[in-house]
Amino acid sequence: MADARKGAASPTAEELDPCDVVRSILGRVGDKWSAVVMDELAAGPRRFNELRRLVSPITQRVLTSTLRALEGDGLVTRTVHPTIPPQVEYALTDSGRALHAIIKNVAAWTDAYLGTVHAARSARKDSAG
Amino acid sequence: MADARKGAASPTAEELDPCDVVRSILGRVGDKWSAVVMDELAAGPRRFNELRRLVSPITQRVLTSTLRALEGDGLVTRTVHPTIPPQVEYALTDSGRALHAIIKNVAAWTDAYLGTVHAARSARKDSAG
DNA sequence: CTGGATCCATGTTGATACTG
DNA sequence: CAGTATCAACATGGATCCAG
Repeated sequence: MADARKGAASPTAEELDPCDVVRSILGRVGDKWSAVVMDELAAGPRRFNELRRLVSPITQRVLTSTLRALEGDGLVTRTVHPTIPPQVEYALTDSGRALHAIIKNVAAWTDAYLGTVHAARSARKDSAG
Repeated sequence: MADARKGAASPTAEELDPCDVVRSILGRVGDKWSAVVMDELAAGPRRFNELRRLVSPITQRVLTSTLRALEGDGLVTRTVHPTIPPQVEYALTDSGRALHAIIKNVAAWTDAYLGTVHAARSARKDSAG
């Protein structure tokens, strides 16, 4: 990870470099909704509109693209039940669960350093204003 | 973290809700350069242009704002030595080091699931193209 | 119910030039 | 050396309407 900037070395794959993958994963969980979606999914499989209600004021367009991105990285599975009306279930994969555990570590970190962060942000405002 | 959408409850602080802080931290480490900057800083304090060379094709404008953001969250310290020419040293704080450790966990996750991720991405391309 | 398509507001990143 | 200022390009997220 210490050398993410050297770019792609080989043209046969888009991301052979694990560093790039690390960055893309960080970017994924760092986006606005992925983490909370995964957190809801961690409690069990959910259907589309169920998730939509659960993760708040997310729009369906964004929920769709978030889910697609998660699915595209193998973090989430999408199962279509050919019923009327259609029913689609999303669930975390093993890798998704493992990544979710790491996200929980960030939550724990935040819990531990909440005071530090707030102090730093207050100091920032202090010196700025 | 399961209820990040309920918004701010009190007006006296911008982020009393730990969930919001978790999201902001995820957003910070999920941005394009913060993680690699922290990774370089993990090896020891660095000066501005030193970092600039180290983290590759980052522009100084972006390096500056990245560092400012990190400093604003108390993850990094900025020490100015009033010499000629000016010398500024950046270093990880305790919280920064702890967060960096978590980032390393993501790197470990990537190492463990690299095959899964690539398979998922290939399948994605496969069905898309 | 699930989700595609379009249009739009905004934030983030990057290139470049200039300053103490 | 270590930034700041400005402008342009691009990505992200959101609102709304439409369809299987």
